[in-house]
Amino acid sequence: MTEQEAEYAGDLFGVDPTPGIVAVERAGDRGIRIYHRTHDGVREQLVEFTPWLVVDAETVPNLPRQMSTTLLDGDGRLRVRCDAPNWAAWLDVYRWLREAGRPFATFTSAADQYLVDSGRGLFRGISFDTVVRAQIDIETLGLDPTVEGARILLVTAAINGESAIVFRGDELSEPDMIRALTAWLQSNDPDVIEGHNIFNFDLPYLIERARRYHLELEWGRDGSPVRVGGEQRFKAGARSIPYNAARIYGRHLVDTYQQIQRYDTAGQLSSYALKPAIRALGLARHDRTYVAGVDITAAWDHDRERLIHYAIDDVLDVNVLSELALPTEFYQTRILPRGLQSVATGGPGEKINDLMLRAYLSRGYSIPTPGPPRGYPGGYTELRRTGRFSPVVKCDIESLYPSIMLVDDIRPASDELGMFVPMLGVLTKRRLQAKRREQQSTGHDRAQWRGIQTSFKVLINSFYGYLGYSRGYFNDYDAAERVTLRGQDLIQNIVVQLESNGSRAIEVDTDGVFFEPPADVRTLASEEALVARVSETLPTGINLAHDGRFLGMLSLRLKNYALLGYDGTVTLKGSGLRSRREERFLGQFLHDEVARHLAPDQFGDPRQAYLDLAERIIDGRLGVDDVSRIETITDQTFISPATRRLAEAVHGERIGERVAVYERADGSLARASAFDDDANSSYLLRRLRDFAERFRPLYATDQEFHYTFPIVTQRTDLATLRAARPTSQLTLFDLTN
DNA sequence: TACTGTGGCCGTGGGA
DNA sequence: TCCCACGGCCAC
Repeated sequence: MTEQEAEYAGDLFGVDPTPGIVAVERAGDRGIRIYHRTHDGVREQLVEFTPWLVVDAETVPNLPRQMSTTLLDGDGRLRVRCDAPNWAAWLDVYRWLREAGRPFATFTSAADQYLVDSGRGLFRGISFDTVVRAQIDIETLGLDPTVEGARILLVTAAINGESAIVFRGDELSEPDMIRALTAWLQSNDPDVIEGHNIFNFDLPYLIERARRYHLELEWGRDGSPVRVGGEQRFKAGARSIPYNAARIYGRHLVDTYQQIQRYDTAGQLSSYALKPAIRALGLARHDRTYVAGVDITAAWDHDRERLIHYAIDDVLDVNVLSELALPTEFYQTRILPRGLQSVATGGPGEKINDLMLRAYLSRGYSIPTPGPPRGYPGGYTELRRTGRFSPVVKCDIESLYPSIMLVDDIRPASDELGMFVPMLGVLTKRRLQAKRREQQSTGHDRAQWRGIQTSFKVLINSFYGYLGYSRGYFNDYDAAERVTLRGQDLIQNIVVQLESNGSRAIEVDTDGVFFEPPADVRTLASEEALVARVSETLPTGINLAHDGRFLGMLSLRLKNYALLGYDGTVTLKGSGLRSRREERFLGQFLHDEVARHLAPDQFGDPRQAYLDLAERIIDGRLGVDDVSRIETITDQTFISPATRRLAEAVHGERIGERVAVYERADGSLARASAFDDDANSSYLLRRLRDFAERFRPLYATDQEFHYTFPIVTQRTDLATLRAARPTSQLTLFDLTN
């Protein structure tokens, strides 16, 4: 590392590498308590702390409380740092600033303020498996802790997936179970407490049951009870999902129900419930015990040992999900001035804000205010050809936007100190190092380097988006636009070169191109050579890579295509071909039709399969799992007219839940659980035909398409339709019109 | 002050 | 019947 890189690394990671800090909390009005994990347990340290805010010069004379002020360097609008005499004064000023609508910068958490000030961070020098994580799970009578007969049957817990323990409702009274859990937690002294849906179920249930015995969940490192916050939101990709926040002094709460949603960026999982998620990820233990939610009461009465095994399996599965999804957040926490719980629930824009604020304030520099939002162009997309292609190569520009920012030195205009691009550069370099270490190592080391590597990747990928983030202190829409327009130039130039080399470009999207290579390019090596020749023409620091080769491709619409791998696997891409919302029978239909069109000799006749499925609909032979679709409950569900029928079907459901519904013969929607063999066949036939429309680009003429996928209604004579000949005119098959 | 970005396809339902 | 706005989900 050069001297300059070391300097920027200090800005990026904070200047104080003190290892082993596992928690930081406010202590009284002017103090901070730091918990260090050492070889013989956790040690406490108390330090003095002055809460602060940064405001603009005009605001200072009007502040409602006396503060000591410092003028910061530079031209940022927020150039006066105010140090508060105590936390109460800070809170007064903070509330006043919000109320008055004045611009300011601070952190609502004293711990985060301390971490920014000190340059320290959590978990430095320790790895994920060093941290003590407790998994907990409860089995209860019913889901509502307030109703008659509600009670906790079992509490199970484990430490890092081991030493599982059970507190049984037939051996302990309910309050004693709660006391036993608290004692177990205090003696194991975990840094992290984990559960699946712990925020919205286990904690509220436990708190309510405890309240009935005048107990509190005294789980804090200082013995304080779990504090319930208001409704907060966790960020998972583009979605922001509300939950009942809670905090524990000196520890971090992690909900694997949330973490697995953040982990599932590709949207592969159809359910985020514990058992389906574990199964879909291929992580189920073969000897795992299952008890359905509705059977828990019966199992408690008649098969208690089995229920206990099931409950233990549940906490072990919580650990499995945590080991999968949490390391990325854990290793980000080393870098960022905030705690694990906040890293694991917060959005990426705020994390880059953290980095920039810490870098500027540690140098005594002023902070700019966000520029007003405006739209700007994004990636270049073009559907150049539709139809069936073979063979197909995909190439893409590696890390397009980060590379452009590094190569062209594109940074916010307000970044006077020039920190943005060097921080991105250090992260990029460190990520490559970590990737190499990951490849060179095995076991726990490998898992650690993977965690580090992916945590860097998450931050790297956030830098571009930050430029267009409306609440980013250093946002810059002009800079964001320069990045995307440069990307458009680069990819369009690559298409020109590919075509001039005899390739036929099929689809272009932002940083990648699918193309048919020329006839003399048929091996991986020759494809790579072709891509490498194009790559050589690009600016230094911009690399084009071979990113996949396929036996076949169906190009249907922009961002909607299917791929046939050389190993025979079929992949569907795009909202029209794979969506969590589509009915299962339609998903199956799409998949099968794609296979039939990609390899017609292997998979049979599309027309016959279509008519078979239509017949099953007419005969009512599709089950509830086939005809129901998954709808996500959002803020809009109960507001928007476009989701009125859904709102009626799922009245009272929580935001963020996913509910299986189907359309009834009367046109209303109903929950799949209320299925009564009354699915709307006309609707299903129409849906089937709509889905067949996706394949229209594969047919040269309307006649051919209509012959393959004729319109079918409940009154259609399928026998006649099946017997019809392909040479006939379209109108002959439109028997119902 | 606990909201990374744009581009695009498709279904719904209201209104012309 | 067509057009349009909007919401959800997806590709990148």
